[in-house]
Amino acid sequence: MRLEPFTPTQLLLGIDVPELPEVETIARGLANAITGKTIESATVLRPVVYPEPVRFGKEIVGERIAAVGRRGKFVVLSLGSGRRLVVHLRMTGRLIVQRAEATDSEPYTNVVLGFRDRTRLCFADVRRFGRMRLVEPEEEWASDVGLEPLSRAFSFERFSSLLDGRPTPIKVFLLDQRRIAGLGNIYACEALWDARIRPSRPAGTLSKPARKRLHISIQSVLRRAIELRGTSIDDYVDAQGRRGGFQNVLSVYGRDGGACTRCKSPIKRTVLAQRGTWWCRTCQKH
DNA sequence: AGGCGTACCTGAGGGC
DNA sequence: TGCCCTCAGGTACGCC
Repeated sequence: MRLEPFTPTQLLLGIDVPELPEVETIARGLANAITGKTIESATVLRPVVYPEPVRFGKEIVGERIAAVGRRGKFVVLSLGSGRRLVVHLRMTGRLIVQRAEATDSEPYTNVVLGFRDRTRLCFADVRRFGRMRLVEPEEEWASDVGLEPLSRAFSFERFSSLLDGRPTPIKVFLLDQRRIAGLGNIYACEALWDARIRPSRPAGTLSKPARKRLHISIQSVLRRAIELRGTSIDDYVDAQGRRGGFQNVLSVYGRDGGACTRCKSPIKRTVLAQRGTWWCRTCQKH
């Protein structure tokens, strides 16, 4: 994926194929850029919102952005009324803050929220998979979203019990957002390499030491990726003009044929659950 | 219930 | 040059 260069008047907060570290980076950037602002206008250009566009617009105008956070791969904008605007970027979604005088609007824009101070938030998405949903204060929108892997709730015991009895390949398990929320293809592959575990290994058959390593690896890979502000496969920069940095330290993802940094064997690409899977056959034996 | 296959969507890149 | 074709990815949905 490659996108048009953007003007200096735009603050780019989107990164390709957002997983937990990218969504966290986007949410932090948004928190800085729009917390406290009041929505003055809403333009829905594509029907990727809930409720339907007309009602969505009516409901959201006048709301103030009280806070911006993340849950799994969802960006969560908490609004003054207690409602929340929940955004999933899926594959190519981007949340971009622009100044109103920016002449070029973001390409592939779905929704524009205009603020009283004449800045605006654009929700753009080339592939139109992303969704934006207004959630009522009492509404339980995240009941299907699994454990936050960087929270205290993600204890070894909880993690291990989720694996028990599961015949599904461990990599497929890691991608299941109902169990653990936030891992996508990149960080699932990276965590398994770090823990020296074969991606096709049935989840429930992992030994206790392997489970311990994976529990640590999931957290350390995600923490490091957040520190590096995510993975930019293409030439993106963030709100401060900086690229994500994790693409420079990938161990396996997308490195088909490259040398394993641990054992020098070639990295292999296979397919699991219709997903590209990169791993080292020599050192991922557990 | 859980696991699997497919649809969704579009640009990039390869083959001829 | 340009036209096909395939691929990539996360999630929802229908099916067994």
